[in-house]
Amino acid sequence: MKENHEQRRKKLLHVFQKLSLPTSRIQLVDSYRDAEALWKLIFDHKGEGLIAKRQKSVYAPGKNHHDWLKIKNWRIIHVILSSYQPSNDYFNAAVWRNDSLISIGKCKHGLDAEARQTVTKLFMESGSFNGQSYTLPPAIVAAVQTLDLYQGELREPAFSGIGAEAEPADCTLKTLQREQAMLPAAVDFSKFDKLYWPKAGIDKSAYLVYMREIAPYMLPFLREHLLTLIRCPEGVEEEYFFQKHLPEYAPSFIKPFQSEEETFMLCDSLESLLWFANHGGIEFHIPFEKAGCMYPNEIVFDLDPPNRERFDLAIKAATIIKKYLDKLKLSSFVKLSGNKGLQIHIPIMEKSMSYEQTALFTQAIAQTVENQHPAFFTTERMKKNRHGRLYIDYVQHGKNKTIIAPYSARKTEEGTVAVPLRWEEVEPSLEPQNFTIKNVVARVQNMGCPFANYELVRQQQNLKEVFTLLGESPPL
DNA sequence: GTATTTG
DNA sequence: CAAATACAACGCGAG
DNA sequence: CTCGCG
Repeated sequence: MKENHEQRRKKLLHVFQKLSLPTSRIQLVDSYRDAEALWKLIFDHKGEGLIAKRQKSVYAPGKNHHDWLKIKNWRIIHVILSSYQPSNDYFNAAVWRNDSLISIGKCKHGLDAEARQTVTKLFMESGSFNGQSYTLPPAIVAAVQTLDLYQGELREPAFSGIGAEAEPADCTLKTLQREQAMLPAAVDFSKFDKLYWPKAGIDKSAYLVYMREIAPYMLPFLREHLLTLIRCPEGVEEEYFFQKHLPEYAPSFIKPFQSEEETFMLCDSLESLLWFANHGGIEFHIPFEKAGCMYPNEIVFDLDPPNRERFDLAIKAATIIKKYLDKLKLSSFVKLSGNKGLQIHIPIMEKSMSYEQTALFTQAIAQTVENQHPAFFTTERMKKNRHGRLYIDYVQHGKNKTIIAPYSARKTEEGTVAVPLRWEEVEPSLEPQNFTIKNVVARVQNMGCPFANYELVRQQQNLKEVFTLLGESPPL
C-alpha cells in the first residue's frame, strides 16, 4: 500500500500534533503487499529483513503471539569449526587467511540434539585440551547463517548445517567475503582468482564484491540508459575492447533496447550489473539522454588536466565553474572521473533543452573560463596546442557521446573509481588515486551518496536564467 | 569471456 | 583441434 | 584516399 503512505503519515502527524506529543521521533515505515517485490528490494540493498503482520494485528508492547513475524535476510557462509568450549557451549568459527586460520566468531545455536552430540563428542575425544577448550585441526566445515560480518565478528550466527558441503581448504577469507556479499544466484560466476588489477592486487572476486555492494548507488544512473562497456576479460593491463550491442548469448535478464537497425543493451538490475562484471566489464559508460530520447538529461563539464600531477588545474577550473553555476542559480554535482580529472554534472529537467542549446551553454561557460585564465585552461582540441593547460572538453557533450557512470571502476592500475564528491571535498588535498575499489564502498556507506538528491534537483532545477543567458527558449 | 571463423 | 578474430565510433595524423 | 591509433 505504498500509495497511501504519505496520507497516512500526515494523518498520524496531525493526531500527534493535536495531542501536543513530540513528532520528531515518529517514523512511519513503508508497507508493501507484494512480498516478492519487497524481498527483491531487500536482497538488492542487502537489507536486514522484513516484518510481516496480519492486516488487522496492532502493536502492543511485550505482546507474545504470532501475528507479527520477523523475516531476516540471512546469508549462509561456510566456516571451519576449530575449537569447542564446554563452559559456554560455543564453537569457534574460523577461515583461512593466506596460510593461517583466523577466528571470525563463535557459534552455539541451530544444531539439533543429535548433531550437537556428535560434534561435541568428536572435539572432546579427539581434540587437544588447553584447560578451556578443545581444539581440532581444520577438518569440520559448518554452514552458518548470519546477518553480517561486522568488525571481524559474525552477527547473530547460528548453524544451518554441518558436514560435507565444502572442503576445509575452501573456507577462505576471500570466499567468506563473497558469501557475505550475497552475489545474485541467477549469474554463473567464474574465475574468481583472476587478477583484474594486478598492480593494486585486486582480483575478480574483490571486484564482484565491490559491484554487488555499490549496485544500489550505481544502478539509478545506469537504468534507462544505453550501456557502452569497456571489457577487460584478462585484467586491465591486457587487451580491452568496447561493447554496446547485446551479445547473442546474453541471458534473458539483460534487457535489450531495439532501435531501427541495431540491438543495444541496458543495465537495470543487480543481475545485469554482475553479469557484465563477470564478463570483464570494467568501465560502464552512458550517454547524456535516456534510451530513445532526443534530449539530454544533464549537462556535464569534463575537466581534463594534461596529467595526474596537474590535478590542481582541475580543482581550480571546477571551483571557477561552480561559481558561475551558483550565479545562474544552477545546482551542480561534482565527481572524480577516476582517471585524471573532474566532471561537473548539472541535471536538467526532462526535455527542457536540446543538444544544440546545451552545447551553446557549455561552450559559453568554457570560453568564459578560458578567456579569464588563458594560461591555465584551453578549449583547444589538438593535444599539441594545449601546452600543458587543462582541456575543458565541451565537444564531448553531445548526442552519441558517453561519459563514465558514477561509481564505475576505471581501467587504471590503482583500480580508481569515478566517485561522486561533495563540493566541500574539492580542495587542494583531494587526490583521485585515494578513491578505489578498496575503499569507496565504506565511504558511501559512511557518508551517504553525494549524488543522492540528483533526481530531486533535476525536477526542481529552474533553467530560466540559462535561457536568458542563451537568448533562447525551451524546445518544448 | 564467448562464439565463430580460420588454418 | 588450436589459433585467430570480433566484440564502438569518431577524428586526427601518417603514409 | 585509407589505415591505424587513441
